[in-house]
Amino acid sequence: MPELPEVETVRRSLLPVVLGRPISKVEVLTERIVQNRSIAEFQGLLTGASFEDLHRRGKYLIFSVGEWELVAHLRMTGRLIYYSSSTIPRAKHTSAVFSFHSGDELRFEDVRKFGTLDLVPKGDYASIKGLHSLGVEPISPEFTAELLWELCRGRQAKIKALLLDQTKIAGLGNIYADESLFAAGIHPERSSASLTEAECHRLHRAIREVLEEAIAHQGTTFRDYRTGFGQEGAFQNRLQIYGKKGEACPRCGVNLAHKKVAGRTSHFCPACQREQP
DNA sequence: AAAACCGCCTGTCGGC
DNA sequence: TGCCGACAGGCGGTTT
Repeated sequence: MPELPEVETVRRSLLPVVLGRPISKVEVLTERIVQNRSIAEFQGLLTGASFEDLHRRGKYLIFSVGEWELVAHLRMTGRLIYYSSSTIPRAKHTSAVFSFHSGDELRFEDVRKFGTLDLVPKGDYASIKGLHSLGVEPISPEFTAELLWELCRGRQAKIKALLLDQTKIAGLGNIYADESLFAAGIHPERSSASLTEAECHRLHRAIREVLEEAIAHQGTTFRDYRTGFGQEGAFQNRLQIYGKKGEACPRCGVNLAHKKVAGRTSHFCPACQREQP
């Protein structure tokens, strides 16, 4: 599923092909994708305009369009893919299509239709609760080991739940939360408050290293995720534990375990990640 | 305040 | 073979 590395990969792949191109037509095939605005208004404000820049915040993609911003979230199965020609057949679950004058297109495809598009005045995220309340960017200088320590202090929530809480740290999902906890040797059910300062330092470093390496390999394609060019990522080949229940731990050889933690299937090594340290 | 649960959707998979 | 429930997991909303 698209988490920070996947969304960042989509951003980087789309940057060279969608900026500064006048939009000739906006089609919305799945109406529920457009939030807080009528389809007609959405189309009217974007038609004739151009995307001037493309940013990412957490798992959100933010296209600059004049005095407006188009905010996209892929949720579970969304894809934003650039097609060099409108004659390329559309995928079955195409939700929206932005056509450029030159005949190429940016398409939002989404099997499960959870993805969203918001058009808001630049910087006005009050209507997008998730974006408005987003926590620190984990690959920014503001995310320090000390900040992670502060986030954990006094919180009884399981560390896995805290890592998935977008209002604390922006962009981690199930895959990278599990991979980071494994890299740091921390059990997902440990209470956040029980982490030592040294463990927070290890976890901080693990989060940054896992995310950076995943970005370097264009993200993880399990099923649905594709880059902005429709290609699969490669980080699935470098995952240490995610989706590997019953296989041997790459570090110690013990069979990997899995169980529901904070409502999500969680993978961990019962030997390398002790519940009681 | 925080955690647990549900709804939103569709495709896939395992069991019978 | 086909049917059926469980499951996948991000997020908003509601309940506990």
